[in-house]
Amino acid sequence: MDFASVLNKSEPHQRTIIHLDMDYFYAQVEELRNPSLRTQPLAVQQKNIVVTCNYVARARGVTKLMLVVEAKRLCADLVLVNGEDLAPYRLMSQKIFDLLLNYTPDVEKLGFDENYMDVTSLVELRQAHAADAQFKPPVGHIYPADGTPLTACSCGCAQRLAIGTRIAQEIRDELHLRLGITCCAGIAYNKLLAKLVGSRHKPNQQTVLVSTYAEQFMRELNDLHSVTGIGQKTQTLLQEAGITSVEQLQNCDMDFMRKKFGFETATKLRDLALGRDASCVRPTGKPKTISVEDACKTISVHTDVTDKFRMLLKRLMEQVAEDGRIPIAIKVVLRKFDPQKKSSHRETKQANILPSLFKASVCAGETGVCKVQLADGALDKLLKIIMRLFERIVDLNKPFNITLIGLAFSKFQERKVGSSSIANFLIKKADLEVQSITSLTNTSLTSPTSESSPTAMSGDEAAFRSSPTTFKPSDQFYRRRATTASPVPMLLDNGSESAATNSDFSDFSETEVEPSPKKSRIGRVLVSKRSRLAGDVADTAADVASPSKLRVCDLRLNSRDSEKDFPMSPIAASTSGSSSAPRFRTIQPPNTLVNRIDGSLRFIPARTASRLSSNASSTASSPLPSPMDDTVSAPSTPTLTPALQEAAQAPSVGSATTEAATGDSLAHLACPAGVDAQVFKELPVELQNELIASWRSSLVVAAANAVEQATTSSGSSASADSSSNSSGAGGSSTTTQKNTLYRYFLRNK
DNA sequence: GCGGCTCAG
DNA sequence: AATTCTGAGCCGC
Repeated sequence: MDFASVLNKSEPHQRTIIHLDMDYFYAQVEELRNPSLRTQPLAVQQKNIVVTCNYVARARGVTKLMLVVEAKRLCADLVLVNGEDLAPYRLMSQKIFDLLLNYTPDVEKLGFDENYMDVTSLVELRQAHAADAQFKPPVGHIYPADGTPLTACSCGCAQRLAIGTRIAQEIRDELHLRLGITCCAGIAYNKLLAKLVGSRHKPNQQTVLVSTYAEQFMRELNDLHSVTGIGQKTQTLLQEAGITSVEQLQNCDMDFMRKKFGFETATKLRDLALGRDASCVRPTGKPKTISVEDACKTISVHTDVTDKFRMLLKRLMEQVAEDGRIPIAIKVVLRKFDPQKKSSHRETKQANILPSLFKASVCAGETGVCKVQLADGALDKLLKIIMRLFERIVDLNKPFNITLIGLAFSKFQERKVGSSSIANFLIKKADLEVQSITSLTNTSLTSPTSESSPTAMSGDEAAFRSSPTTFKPSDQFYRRRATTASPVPMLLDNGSESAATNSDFSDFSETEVEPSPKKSRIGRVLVSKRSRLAGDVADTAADVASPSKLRVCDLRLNSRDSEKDFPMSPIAASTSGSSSAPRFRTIQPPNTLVNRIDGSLRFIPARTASRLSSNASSTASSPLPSPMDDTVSAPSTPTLTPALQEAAQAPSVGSATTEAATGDSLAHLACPAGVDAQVFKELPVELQNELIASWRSSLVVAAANAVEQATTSSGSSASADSSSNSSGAGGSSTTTQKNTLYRYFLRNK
């Protein structure tokens, strides 16, 4: 049989993937922080290069990764903002991610400014339940641009993609309304194509791919490097093999390719060229590593190095504090410059560290909010470890040229008390009723002292780590290690031969590791201390074991873990009552996906010719009082209309398609009906999102009822009215009963 | 596991 | 010749 023809079968078009790419992200965030920058040529600078710039600057010839001096020469009035501190960008990235999670748990981050979403199940729900959604035309640009309709492919993907474009538009509108962020979207049946097609029209536009045009679309790419997955090195290798274009790679001699690259790589490369990509959207969880680095002019003095590390460690700890987990490995990263070869390369060394270097402290006034900090005296201990690692890379007796220094934490251990849990918020602000409603058996808050107790712990860490066998399995740290770590490193503990290659404890044996006899004694002390945590651990286990409970802690796992532990289909995971949704970062009502239908359901009664449709404003303005402010990030109701007008972009494809879909669905985003606008405004943005989602699900039923009655009140005072009378508050009793969150924020009357 | 390399933005 | 500051995955040892 013809094996090749099997391989050549092209992918089915069953999935609907959206790729979102924030426009000139760092510069856009800077514009939000300081709106007066929007009209000026703006570049974000790291060291002496421009890492990104806005479109005003691009019009003057400034590009990414251009030297600052050159950019200045091209554009004398270029405004430069230092972007070496990534904190504002990371924060905005997180807000975006959280907002996207309201649509589906299947969101994968790619860097700070891009996300993939698998909206297949959302689409299917709209197909099944939103009768009107099925015949709506797509929004935005279409590839190819010659008027070919999505129905050029007859496999059934056309309707799915059309719905996908409408979801993408809703998402982009909401991003703009709630965060002031503009972005591009690509919609296609796989990740590769969604990403690439989205970049056809920039900025602040979206494009969908007609499925049967995948190969042609790929051929139009400028070079191999623009295929995601083919990097600089691979492009060069292919070039050496005489392959310089996507078309050549599509038609390459596979026997030749397999000889040159091996079977796996060869097929993968050609598949990419053909636009084939079976990879799934893998929900992004907590990071596996947290790192900081600083490029620097050649450092050659020991004290300089120590100072640098001290600064880096401080920055690193800020992020670890936020993260809430405890790292048990640290890595030193250096970039060495070789004057002979006049090139640089990176070297790294890592070592395991003791959990007891960290403590969790409760922030004053913030009940239940825990932050991880360095334990007393741990700073110097860590710095010693770091310097030892450093000296394993650099011989201090010889001259050295270090052009970059970095630190990374990894091997994180989950802590129990989530720092940004919605439950904590509710427990703090609301009454006990909420707790009972949401079935919060929640994690009895661990006293910080019982966990860290710096005084008694000091000096004991080494023993704790060196003799695992003396600990009970109930110890939360060892439970982790037992399953995740090989026992071998433990045994190597004091092994001298391991010093060169194996990190672990040998690195700080002098300061930390006690001689063997002493270990067991200290071990016993620790056992007694830690046994107090046993109840806690049991609680957690019980929580996890009970799938029907609403999990409100940070349960979003590393993507691998979640794949393994919860191999549910997306739709099952999201709709089943037992969702308990470990993949959701925050509470998702059981009918989360359904509630998203409301966007289309509600189009039924409130449809009027929108004044937005003809409005073509291209200048983005921040609709929010201060999108960068952590505490206040929603607009108050009355300010909406101008924001919406700006939210509605001017698509070059028929204005009829943009229409009110964006407008009237968004009019409600400002503040759910019946909720005090002031109160709402004060809520954290995450909670606002929750509330809106919750509120929307009440609208689904309301809208469904409206359909049944088949009576549409004349669309008189369109959106503002429909929100207040939509009975989200009291009218539709069934929904409000079931929706946990929303009703607790309704005004008391 | 660790460290180097490649990929991504 | 990469230039920044990240984060992930693969590969050989």
